[in-house]
Amino acid sequence: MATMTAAQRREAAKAAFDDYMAVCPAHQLLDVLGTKWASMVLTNLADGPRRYAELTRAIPGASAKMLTQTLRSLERDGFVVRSVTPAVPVQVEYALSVLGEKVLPVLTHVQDWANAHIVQIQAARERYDNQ
Amino acid sequence: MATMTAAQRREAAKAAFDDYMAVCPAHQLLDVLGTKWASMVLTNLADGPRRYAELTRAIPGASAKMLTQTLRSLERDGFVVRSVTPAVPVQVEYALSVLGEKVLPVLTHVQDWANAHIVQIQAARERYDNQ
DNA sequence: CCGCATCCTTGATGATACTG
DNA sequence: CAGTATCATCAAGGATGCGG
Repeated sequence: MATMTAAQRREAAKAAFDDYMAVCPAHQLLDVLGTKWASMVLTNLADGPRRYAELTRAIPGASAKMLTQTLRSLERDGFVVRSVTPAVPVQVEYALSVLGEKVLPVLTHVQDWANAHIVQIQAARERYDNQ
Repeated sequence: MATMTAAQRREAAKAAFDDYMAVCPAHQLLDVLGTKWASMVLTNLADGPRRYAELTRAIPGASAKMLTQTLRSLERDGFVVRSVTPAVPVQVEYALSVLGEKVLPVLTHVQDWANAHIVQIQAARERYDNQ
């Protein structure tokens, strides 16, 4: 409408933008991988399937709650497969799915770049902080 | 010490792990790129330098505060260069640094993968949610 | 035009205790 | 062993108003 106020126009633009953001694939992926523990879990599972307690030990920084939450999220997105073996007590194993294997190269690509340029980043930080 | 309790041992492990995490280059990078607006800003600057107000219009979803915060963070890490032109009123221009140009391929790599696999991810989500 | 300071709300994270 | 439930905390994000 031509009678929209500036504020209304801004709000409309923001709403449209939010819609776009919500479906932007890249952003969805970064949201998952950027999570505090997701990359850690994926990297761990890259070596092979792991049981819940093994992951707990491998990633001491994550609380049980966060580990579970991360695993659920990765499972939901189809990166990780959870399989339960009936026994006493039950055994639960987490493994990468095919999709999970496929996302690994993206992760290592990021890691390689980070390792190669972290020195420059830290130098930039010191320059910035020292004035 | 051999006299450590289990709780103490866990705490020590966690502290060591936190130290490791703090210096893990990949995680530092993901922390920045995983930020709500960082990738958006970088993608925008990929087309050329932009003034503050231009970025505000290009990214209506970000509040002024968040945009500034994001730009400061990117500037600190050396991805973005901020240049002020004395005038009335002052003009501020943001541009990618050499390092910023170099990180772009990583970003597009993520984007390409996300675009190629978003369908599978969404399918997995529906499967997971529908039971 | 650019952007800092302030206040406020909300979601993410974590510690702890408990269950099948 | 493999979680869930609850409560507490804290930082991120956002709205608003002011200053250079």
